[in-house]
Amino acid sequence: MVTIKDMAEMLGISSTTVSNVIHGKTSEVSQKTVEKVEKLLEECDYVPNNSARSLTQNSSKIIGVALKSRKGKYDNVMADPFMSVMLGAIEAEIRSRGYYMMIYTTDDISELIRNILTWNVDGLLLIGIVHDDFVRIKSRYKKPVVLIDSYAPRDIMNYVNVGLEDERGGYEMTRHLLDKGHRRIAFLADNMEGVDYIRYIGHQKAFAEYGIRTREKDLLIIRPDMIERESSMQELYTLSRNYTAFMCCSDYYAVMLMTYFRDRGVKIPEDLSITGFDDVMIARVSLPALTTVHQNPTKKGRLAVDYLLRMVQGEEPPEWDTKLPVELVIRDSVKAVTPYGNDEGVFTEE
Amino acid sequence: MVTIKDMAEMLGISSTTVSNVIHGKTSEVSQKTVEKVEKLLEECDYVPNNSARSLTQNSSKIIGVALKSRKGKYDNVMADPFMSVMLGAIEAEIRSRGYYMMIYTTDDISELIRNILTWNVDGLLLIGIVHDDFVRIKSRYKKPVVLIDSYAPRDIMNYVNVGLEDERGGYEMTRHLLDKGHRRIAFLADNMEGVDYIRYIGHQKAFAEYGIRTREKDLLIIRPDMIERESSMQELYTLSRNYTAFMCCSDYYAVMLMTYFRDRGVKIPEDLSITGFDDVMIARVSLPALTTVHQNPTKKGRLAVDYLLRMVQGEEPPEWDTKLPVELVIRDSVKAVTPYGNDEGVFTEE
DNA sequence: TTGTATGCGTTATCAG
DNA sequence: CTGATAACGCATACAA
Repeated sequence: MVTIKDMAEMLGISSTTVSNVIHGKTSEVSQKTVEKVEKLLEECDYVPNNSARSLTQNSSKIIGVALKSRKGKYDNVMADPFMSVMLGAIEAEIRSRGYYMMIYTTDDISELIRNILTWNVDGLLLIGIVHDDFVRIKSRYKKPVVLIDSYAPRDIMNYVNVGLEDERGGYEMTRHLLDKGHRRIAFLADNMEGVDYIRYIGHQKAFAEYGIRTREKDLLIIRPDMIERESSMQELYTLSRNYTAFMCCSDYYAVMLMTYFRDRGVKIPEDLSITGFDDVMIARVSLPALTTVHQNPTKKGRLAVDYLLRMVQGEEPPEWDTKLPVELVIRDSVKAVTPYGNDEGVFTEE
Repeated sequence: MVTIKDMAEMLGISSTTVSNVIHGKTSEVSQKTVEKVEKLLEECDYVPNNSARSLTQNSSKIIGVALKSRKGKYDNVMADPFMSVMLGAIEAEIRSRGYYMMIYTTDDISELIRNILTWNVDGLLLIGIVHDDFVRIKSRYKKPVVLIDSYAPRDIMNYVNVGLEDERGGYEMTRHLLDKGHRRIAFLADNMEGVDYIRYIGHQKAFAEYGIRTREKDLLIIRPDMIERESSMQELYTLSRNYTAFMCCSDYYAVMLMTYFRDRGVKIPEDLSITGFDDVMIARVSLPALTTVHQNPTKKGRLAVDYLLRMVQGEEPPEWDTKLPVELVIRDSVKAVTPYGNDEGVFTEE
């Protein structure tokens, strides 16, 4: 690897001059020298050493991208089709703006913090991180941070987030099911924090508009590993008899359930309606095609990077709380039913 | 950020001693000093500056992972379900072994080379790179490289590759179709290089065993963007009348075609059998579930990283040419048909 | 057992 | 317009 010093020696000039030419500070250098240096630069295929640059400039040009790895979901976090599309968009955007992407997936926040600090990362993108972890990170890392899909009380700590109209998504889907006559709807979520929780709020709101109270036991939490465990699926299968519709917080769950149920003779949507969320590829190719809530992961990723890089370059964040639009996509996994349940007093049994 | 020097000053000792303690060269330091330093290390949450380390040690602890971005496929390369699962495994393995992962997806090999060199990456993982590009990279980058899914003449340049029994995969699937009575089989590939080509070799071999010559026009190249273009799909649809089976080089293509055809009234597998390759999630959840060739992306990724890191640490590569096993997975997308075509002379028409 | 000095490649300051 | 020189944070050879 040829260095600036090497080249300076070759040309019999000082390294400062070479450096100046490299940085286009051509006003301070004579035309003749500029040409000489540029020619050599070409010949040597000079590539700067970024470690050295980072050291002097206290800026690494690295953007850290951290994913909380929820164990058990798919083979790994990246395998989530929604995540992988978004990550691809993030990578492309980071690279096209002249930065480098270092990616971490971990449960261990301390390790994450060490990694960020040790590379003196210029900016940080946090995906699916809970508020407590964010606070911990913020206490040690002082450069710009942008969150994707985080929810937290703004009064505790302000932050830049790129998210989704989750509440509206939950609302519209529920509304659709209610309009189609469904009353016994199970809400299937990963957990009761973050996006899933907000979608549930929307769910409740739609029910409220129909004058129905949602019941706690209709909220079914699916831990990711349950999908792979026969006994858990069996249990959901048994539960499904109490419902006319399963409303899932991701296409992935919806499709996995659909496949499992179908293999056991349940006809979708004749016997049970199922809906998804995200509108990734599997939603379109499954049979029946999934009624779901569309969002745009590419846009989400790009926007988050855009905000982050603006902040890295010293601008104010263009927006603190972005909520990208959702759109209800009606396909074939929901059947119209004659409303019942409410009239029979099912919802007031306790 | 507290530095070694800072801490040395606080303790009134030299930075060498602090450095020694950090690196566990405790034999050269008195017990008392060790304790003093370790205590301070804790208190200050000392994190080393990796740029500085890279500079002195000429080793960055970064592993570069490069994907050739074939434009138009999915939203981006990472969105390929096979790729994303493998990438997740790669990331986990790199991190768990104490290295950092920097990821690049690009078409531009020059840019890739610059990125690798500028960070002085310790090792490089190349995924789906053609031989010419590999040669170019090798000519500039002298540290260990491991390829995934590459094929090239070994006599030109030796290299470490982690691949798949592609030929056997192509062979077994074709054999299966032939056994089921299919004779008019279209082979759908992305391109005619790399893994797809080798799978085609296996395809031809199976045909040869049946005493049938494959015809060039049965080899349909699908450029990734065709999947999204109505006219191309229409064309494939028209072509499909000439065949009883479509054998695809990925589950993705298989499922996309299946969906398109189904929407136009073609019954799968009654009217047309379709097979995939990879056995990713969509193969299991589609309807009919896909008959496909299984491979293990997690293992592939992990193994490649393992080989690479051994080489980085100075060992000989454990193996030069690894071919992970494939397994035919028979599901519901292939129907048995009465063999015809060969007898009718279809294959000798020209 | 501890400290001093030097260099890694780059940029920045400042003097010529 | 050009060139010494110092500094970034760390590791190491060598001296004490």
